[in-house]
Amino acid sequence: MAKKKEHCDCLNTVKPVRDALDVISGKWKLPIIISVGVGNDRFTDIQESIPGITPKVLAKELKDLEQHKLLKRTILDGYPVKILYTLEPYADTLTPIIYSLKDWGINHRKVVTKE
Amino acid sequence: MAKKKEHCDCLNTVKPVRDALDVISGKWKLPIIISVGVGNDRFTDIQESIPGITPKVLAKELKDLEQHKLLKRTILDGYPVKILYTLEPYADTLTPIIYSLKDWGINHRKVVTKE
DNA sequence: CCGTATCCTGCACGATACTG
DNA sequence: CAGTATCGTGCAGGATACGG
Repeated sequence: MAKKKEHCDCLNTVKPVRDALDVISGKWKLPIIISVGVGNDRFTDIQESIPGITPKVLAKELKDLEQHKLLKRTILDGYPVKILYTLEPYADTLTPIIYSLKDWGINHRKVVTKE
Repeated sequence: MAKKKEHCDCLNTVKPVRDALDVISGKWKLPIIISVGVGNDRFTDIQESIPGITPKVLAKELKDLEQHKLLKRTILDGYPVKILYTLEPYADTLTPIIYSLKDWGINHRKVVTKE
């Protein structure tokens, strides 16, 4: 009598994978990480470097990324006050994953387009 | 005069990464892949192994995964006709990525929970 | 057993305007 | 410059019922 397949480690895998995906999925997360990563450290610079993003969405995404410790928000006193956004070193731990996804995605496009 | 940072390879990275993420993100993709992977090969078995999924959603996700060549849908003639869902070998290419995401996700939870 | 057909809901994201 | 405030919308996913 066949036992029902429980794929018992499903939750143990799905939960952390979803945690990871939540950090990088969404329409704007990756463009923002890349933009800040190449040196755009001011709100307006980031916004202008990402065509189509609105300030409301950018502000929300920056808060998300800051909570996830990928991004640091620094207030520079002076006149006028400046806000700096910079990547945390921790953000580098995402790099190998991003590149794996990139490579897989490039290959996948070939797989699905050629019959 | 500071040149505007263009992060010129943004699209070259973002596009394939998004292609990859589209395949595995969403609420049900991963549970389905895992369920089929451990041997649930009938529609109803898959449905019962994933609490909360509705047949409409399952049918749609199975079609998606089939189009992405991760899944094969086999019609077994006989009486009654049976439908078998099995993972394509190609689906294995996702495994290292899934495990990278899992490991990163497990660690990330520690990072964000401890101050 | 393997789905489709309707109808519905929430939320990510958008447009536009405004502020300390 | 670095955001907030309002209002709006599309679409992934859900509830429920039915069909070959």
